[in-house]
Amino acid sequence: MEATSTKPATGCPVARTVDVLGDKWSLLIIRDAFDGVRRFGQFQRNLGVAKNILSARLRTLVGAGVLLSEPASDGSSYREYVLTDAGRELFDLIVTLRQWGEAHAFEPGEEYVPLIDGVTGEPLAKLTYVRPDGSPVRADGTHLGEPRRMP
Amino acid sequence: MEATSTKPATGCPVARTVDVLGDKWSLLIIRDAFDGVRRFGQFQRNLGVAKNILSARLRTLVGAGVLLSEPASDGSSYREYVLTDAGRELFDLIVTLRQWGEAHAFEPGEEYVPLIDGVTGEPLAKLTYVRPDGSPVRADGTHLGEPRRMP
DNA sequence: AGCGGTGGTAGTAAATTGAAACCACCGTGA
DNA sequence: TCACGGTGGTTTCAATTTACTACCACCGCT
Repeated sequence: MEATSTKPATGCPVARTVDVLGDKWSLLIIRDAFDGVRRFGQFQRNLGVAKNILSARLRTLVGAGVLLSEPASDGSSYREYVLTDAGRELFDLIVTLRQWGEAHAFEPGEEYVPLIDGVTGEPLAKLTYVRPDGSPVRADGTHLGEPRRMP
Repeated sequence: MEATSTKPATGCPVARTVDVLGDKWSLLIIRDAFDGVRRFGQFQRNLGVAKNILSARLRTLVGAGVLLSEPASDGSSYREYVLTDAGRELFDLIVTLRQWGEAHAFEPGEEYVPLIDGVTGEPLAKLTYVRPDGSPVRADGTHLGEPRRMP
């Protein structure tokens, strides 16, 4: 998909992430993976995406370390795609997309599919981001810093 | 961009969000907007995107209620694009993209641009999502529910 | 051996993107 | 006042990507 030299190598973590999964299908694949989808055909029917595109996306996601292509699971010698540790850390991203959509992409009275919180049994409440000490973070309390080296 | 009838109207909030801003440029535009970018040319130079594409994306984002096209701000009778309330609520999304990128899209020792937490003066720590009562949420503690109506 | 389901690839048409040219308007300075 | 550079676009056209439709190989079953 790209040669090894064609990257300006952005330095902005947002851009890096967007480069890997900043497209419609990749995000929906991740969503489905969290919902338990593992098999090629399952993704394909579920998303209605062309098979070659799905094939390409899965390969990209595997290459990016988000998915892992495992040889089996239910006996049949077929392949299946499961989230890696890095992939499972995208849960926050999917939840964020979901919560914004719930708040801003529906009309009142419209039907939607909620995510149920296993603890309460109710649709997941509006979540907030907090620091390790429990204090919430607000947009206007942050700003870009000087470039640093990754530890 | 689309006729009013071409929508299967997904019901999945993730898909709804992805439909609006599930593409590279839209996400980077939002990121820049949070960094204080307001003007067309500023976005254009900053992102290196073609002007017609930028124009189209800005129009889509304005149409989706994420950005607002205001007539002025610094005196000059030029236009500028600012985040709406709905747009400002995408802060969590940008932060999530950023944090995943920081954790998984850099080699050790590589340079990156951190987001500074105004409270601590240090790079923003790894954030966690918590319920209104302060308890954290985990991926395997949730599952899809039956369709419901928006209140 | 035949048959249906799964997991793809190949070929081609349609849509999207990207680069460059063009253009109107604003503000400044001579 | 009127030329000139900067801003904020639109238009045009080529190149890339996506989507759709075959097609194919393999597996498991009868």
